[in-house]
Amino acid sequence: MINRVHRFHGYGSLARVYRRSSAARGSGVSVRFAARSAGQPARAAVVVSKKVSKSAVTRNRIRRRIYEAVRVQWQPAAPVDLIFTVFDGQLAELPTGQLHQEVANLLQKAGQTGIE
RNA sequence: CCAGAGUAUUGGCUAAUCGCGUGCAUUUCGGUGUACGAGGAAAGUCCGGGCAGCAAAGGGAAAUGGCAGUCGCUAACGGCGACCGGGGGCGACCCUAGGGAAAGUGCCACAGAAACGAAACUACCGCUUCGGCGGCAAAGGUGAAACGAGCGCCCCGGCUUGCCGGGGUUGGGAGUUCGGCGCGAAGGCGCCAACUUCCAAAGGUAAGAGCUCGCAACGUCGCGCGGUGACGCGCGAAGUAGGUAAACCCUGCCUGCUGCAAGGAGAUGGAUUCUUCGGCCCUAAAGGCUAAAGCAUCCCGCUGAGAAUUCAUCACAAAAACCGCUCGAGCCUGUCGGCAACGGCAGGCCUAGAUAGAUGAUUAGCUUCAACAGAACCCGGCUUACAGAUACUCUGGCACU
RNA sequence: UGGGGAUUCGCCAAGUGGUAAGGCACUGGUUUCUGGUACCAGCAUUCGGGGGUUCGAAUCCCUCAUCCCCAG
Repeated sequence: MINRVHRFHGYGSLARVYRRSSAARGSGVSVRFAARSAGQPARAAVVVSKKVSKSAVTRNRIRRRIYEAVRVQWQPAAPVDLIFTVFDGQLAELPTGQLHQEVANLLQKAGQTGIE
């Protein structure tokens, strides 16, 4: 889990990102990104719908693993909003190296630089 | 050892690093330190409560919905325990929506003569004007069901050789009797029983056997004994017969509606008034005991805390933030009572509380790479999912001693 | 979180205790030189799964699964 200041709070801010954002698509997960005004902290969210898996345990595992991959590899340079949307339940069992590579690719497409 | 029955426990662990949530402490307000951090089902939302709001003066009735052996347990329950009745298993044990069908109504297709209130298709016996009429109700046939059931006995079939399955043990006519009972004055007549014989019928390849015994069951009424009771054991009287209430219904008991997204509350600071609050005994009050938020020997008083009213500043937007929100019919250990469910007492413990929603990642080790699965107001149950491991008790069989 | 509904042949569906109607599609046949049309015939092993009540269950009861809808 990432730090509280880098999470979303409230419903309107998420809807705002959905309205005015660009998208990048990977295999299993895609990302929508939009710039924020200067001085605000960068934020990220992970969305796993019930269609991906009916089990709450599986959905939680996917969400936590992606949050962890983002936390390790993301060094936000400029204020930005990121929303990761999962559409493949296989991510719960994907090896950690592949999952991190996937997230790194998406961060790169969104114009973010990895920490390594 | 093999095959089973029941109950209970467990549900990956250890170390290191990075990271997250909450409480507490500290702070130079950036943070730092420390403690704790999903389940037995957190699930389904099927029942019962707490709590909250609305309604209702209080009480009762009806409707609606639910429940259904008895006694208990429980805050309560449709839950649990023990027992009773019924069914299954060689047994340990398991299953059981288990009130009422002699209150009423409905339904019981097809088949069948007939489906519940009496009747008679075939057959049998008698009579006959040969059209039929009367008697009998064993048997055949139809069907899930058409007056049953139990013990004994007989026959057939099967095998594991003493068990299982199927069927029978009957009806009618005539005759006989130092036989019994009833009617009649009597000759005699009627009924019953036994025997002989004829007809019919079942079963079986065929033959043989084809008989004997006691009555039981059920509801009603009246009793005796045992049990808190359901009920069990036994006796007597006069009697009786289909099923279905997870069909309507009847009887007894329970039942207001909505649900934490309930609901509450602007925040901070000041002023005025009131209260001085704990624990135990006690229905409560009074009173008593322990003893007392701080200062003060005591009173007055001051501070603190709580409630109400009021003033100022800020805010007036939101699915934001706050309260409700986790100490509770709580958990653990011991002991006592009880067959048990459970209850009493003593000691100890604090064990998630988020709000886009906290448990993840990496490395190393453990012979085994670990099932079902993620709290959202909280409890008691039920139901459903669950890899594997462990403990205890018991049953049947085999072998050995 | 709470509440409501549905599931019958490949598709649409009737049936509410007594042999699972019907239409489309499909298969075979007849008619035609061929195709279509028309006509005839066929097509439900288990009525979502499991258990129970009943002589008998798609229907009644319990339980599970899947799908859809509604409130905030």
